Amino acid sequence: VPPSPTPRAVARAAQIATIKAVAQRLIAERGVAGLSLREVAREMGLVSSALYRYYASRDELLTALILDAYNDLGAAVERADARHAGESARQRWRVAARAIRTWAKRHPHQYGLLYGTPVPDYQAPPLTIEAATRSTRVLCNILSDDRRAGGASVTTSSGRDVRRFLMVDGVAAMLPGVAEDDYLAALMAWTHIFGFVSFELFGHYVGSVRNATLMFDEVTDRLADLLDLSD
Amino acid sequence: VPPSPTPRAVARAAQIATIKAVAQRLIAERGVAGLSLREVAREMGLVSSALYRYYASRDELLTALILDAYNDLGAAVERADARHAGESARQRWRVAARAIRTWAKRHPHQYGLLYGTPVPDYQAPPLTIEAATRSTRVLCNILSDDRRAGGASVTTSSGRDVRRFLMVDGVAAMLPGVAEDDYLAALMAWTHIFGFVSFELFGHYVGSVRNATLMFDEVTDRLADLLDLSD
DNA sequence: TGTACATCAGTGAACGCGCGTTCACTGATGTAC
DNA sequence: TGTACATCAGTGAACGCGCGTTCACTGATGTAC
Repeated sequence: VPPSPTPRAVARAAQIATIKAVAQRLIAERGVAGLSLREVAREMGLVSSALYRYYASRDELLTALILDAYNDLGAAVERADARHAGESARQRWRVAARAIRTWAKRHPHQYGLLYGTPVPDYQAPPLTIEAATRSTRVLCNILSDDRRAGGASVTTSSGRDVRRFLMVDGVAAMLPGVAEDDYLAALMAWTHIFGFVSFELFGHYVGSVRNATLMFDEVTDRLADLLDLSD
Repeated sequence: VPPSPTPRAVARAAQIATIKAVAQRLIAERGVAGLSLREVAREMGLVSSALYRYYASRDELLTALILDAYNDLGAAVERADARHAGESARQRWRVAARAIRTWAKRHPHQYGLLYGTPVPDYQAPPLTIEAATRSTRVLCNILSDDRRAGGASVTTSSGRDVRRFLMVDGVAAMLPGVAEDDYLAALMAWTHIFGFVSFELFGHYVGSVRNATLMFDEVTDRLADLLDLSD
């Protein structure tokens, strides 16, 4: 028998959810610097000190928000990929990349929280670091699955030793079945996707890009070429 | 005869320089949010209201800092490229890319100011926008020069119409002599360089990259391939 | 070269505001016997 | 099922702080005649 949660526990969970929702809205409206515990409390009709029942400090709340954002993004990408399970690697790649960009455009300030300027003096706890890899892991799986299915075709083996600059052990764990020679291309592909999204969101394509959605698809395809994903 | 600057004008210029230097240091130490006029004044031994002789508001000072940062970066890249004038396009490309990364690593907080999360409600004045293109213009010139010298080799003409998603007129002005088919590769190359630097600076390569300097050179070379730069 | 007036840098006090965090407290909810 | 005690959510006041910006002012520097 699962112990039915006490009313107090239910209320507590609801309060935490509300706190985070209000905090996220504040960040969306005024940026990270605009997040204040007093304001959150005010909007909830509480006295500011009441929030300390839930978070020991502003930083702790911020950490929770960052963690949630990473997980939210990760879940969105996972869901998108799951919807296209069994399709070609190229198709899955397109879909996953789009999911990242779509989430970012829907939650621009949360995206900024994750991939923009780091908050000064803020140190991400290990739990956050793990959540951070969730979206990337989907991209890794797509490449991995394709290599294992397609007979591990090696792309441009430049003959250069990737071990000089990559932590191959860590990368290998994320990319089983992928040849070491492809690690660089993989990292470049992830970098490019997030680089594109950041450039778009932060306004650096103003004046040169007319339709970012179309361009993103085009870019995504070229990255798929680079990764030699099968069609 | 150039009108010799009055002592007052000299003093004024010096004060402005000091204000900016102190402000930059504060940003470097505590992030943008940590920039306060009162603190700047305090460090200069002035009363806070004195600063209003120089900047009408905190925002105006911030704008000046952003403008300076863009120009500082642009000048650094231009100087680096000038030092290698006449060398191969590939070599110039490597040098320019390195100059961008080096500047970013030397001035991480200023880089964040330019390419990180945008300051909420901050609107860049036109002068800033122009300064912002300075570093990119160097990259553009390298490609342009190479195409004009080498007989305009077209890379992968994918047959797709770049006009659907790019503002070709604007891009063309920056890339004389470059075929429209190459515009996408060019934009991808700029994006990648800044994407890499942001990822590195903002901590997203922790755990996968061992030596970012070596990797950056490798990445830069692959981008040069993509652009078909001559050796 | 000397005087009269305008400009400008910097002062000091004040306005009005918001913030994170602590602490002793009340009253309701939960738990153990 | 009822009572006694412990836990917990929320209160209200306070501490100590910093911020951007305005305003009337003094005294030095610059300019015009």
